[in-house]
Amino acid sequence: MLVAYGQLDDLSQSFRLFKEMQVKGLVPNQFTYPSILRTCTLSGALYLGEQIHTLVMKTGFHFNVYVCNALVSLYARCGKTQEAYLVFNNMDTKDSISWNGLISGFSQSGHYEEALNVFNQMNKVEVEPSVFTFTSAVSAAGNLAEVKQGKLIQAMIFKRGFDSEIEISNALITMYAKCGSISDSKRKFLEMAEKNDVTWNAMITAYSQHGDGLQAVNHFENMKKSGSVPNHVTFIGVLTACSHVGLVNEGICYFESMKKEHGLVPKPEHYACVVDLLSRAGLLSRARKFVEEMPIKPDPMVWRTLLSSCIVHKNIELGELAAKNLLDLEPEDSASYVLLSNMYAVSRRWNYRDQTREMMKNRGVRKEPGRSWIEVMNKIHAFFVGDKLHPLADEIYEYLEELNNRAADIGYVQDHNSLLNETEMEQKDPTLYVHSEKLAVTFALLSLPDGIPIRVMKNLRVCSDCHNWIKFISRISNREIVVRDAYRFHHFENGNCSCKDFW
DNA sequence: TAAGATTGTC
Repeated sequence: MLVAYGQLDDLSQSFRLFKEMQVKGLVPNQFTYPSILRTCTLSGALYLGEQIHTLVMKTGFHFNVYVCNALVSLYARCGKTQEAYLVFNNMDTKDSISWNGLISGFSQSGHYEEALNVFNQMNKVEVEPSVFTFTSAVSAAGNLAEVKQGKLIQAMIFKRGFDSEIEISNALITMYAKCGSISDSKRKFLEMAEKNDVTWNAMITAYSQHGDGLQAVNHFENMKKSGSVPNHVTFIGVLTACSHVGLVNEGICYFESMKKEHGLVPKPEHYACVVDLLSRAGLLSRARKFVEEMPIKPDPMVWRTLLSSCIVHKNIELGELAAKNLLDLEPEDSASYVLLSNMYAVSRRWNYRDQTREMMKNRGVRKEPGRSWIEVMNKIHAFFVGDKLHPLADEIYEYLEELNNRAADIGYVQDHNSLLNETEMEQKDPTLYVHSEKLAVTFALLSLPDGIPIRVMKNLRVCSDCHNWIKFISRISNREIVVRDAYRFHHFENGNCSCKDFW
């Protein structure tokens, strides 16, 4: 019964039966453990999983490969890398599933580098990677925007004849999109003989992330015609696509169709999408009303989205309300403080801004440093704010100044709002505050031959000044510049950006 | 009778 409920993904019934076993004093065996551990993994019940782990040791099942594989997956997927390796390393015989447990678990818990490390290790030993292995590895490479590694994995996939496996193809569509090459995604999509709901979701999301809302909506309409059934993930893609291109009414219609036409109950993330849709378009009072009337408690994402829009549209009152709720729910998250402080900065309320920074300091919250990187000649070059660590730092800063002058000649004015307050600006050396994406773009222009598009990755969101600056630079240098920030892609060309300044 | 996969809001 336990196994059957587990296979049906009926987690609560699995837990109920396991507890009943305990109460009745029945001893779990080599079939019980893998099943209940899988249930723990799927529901993120790390604490219960750990307790079961001690039971495994006590009853001597820690030599069973099925039990250990289930433990490896549990720890890897809960982001407990050390514990996952500990169980894995203690196993006498490891099969392909043991390796996959690490790779897929690390990939799903956001430890992408770790996932690729294990994948590369696996290729040095005598275990053949399976379709499962490649699916997870491709996904990890995509999330890191590791084009090089992605292409290597793709060659391995092709060599083994796995290239028409639908799950791998789906992962490849996403990987290409995340590496900035939507045309490769499209090619893969078109050549797939068989498509499922995930295939359509991957393509819709790819267009959405690249700011092509119309293509995303087209694909959604085609998905419905094709017979694939839209799910919760589909609507995240469709709603964000509408949001990014300002299709407010269409977005609302799609949101309402979730329940009416597709029998889907919207989740917190869908409410956050609608808040984004309304507030990004400047309809802040409608957004506020929508949040107040939500049938479920607004989650941090809802407030964060609202706060971001309040910064763009300079609505301090609503912004403060959103910030208060956000900081109550997530007092540890540095991004929330940065948003609030930016809001005060754009409205030039330096005192409040400084109070926010002070609050951060008192609570021991530190901002994640901004970092941009770019690949040139098989090497990754990374930059922090104002750093002069690069071997070519002098040339980069010299060329940056030239670019700034040329940009200023055609109308670029630097916007200091997100950087410093007035007093600080007078005192400090402004070159200390050059954002990392400016350094990366400047370096790329110095190093890459004409005609090659520049692809910069950034761990945080690009700020409005850098966004504006890159538009000017794309015009001056006559280059295509693609910036992948933490949330989406910006394609800059001839002074314009694909996001239409709407991000 | 047991273990591993793809798509996701700022």
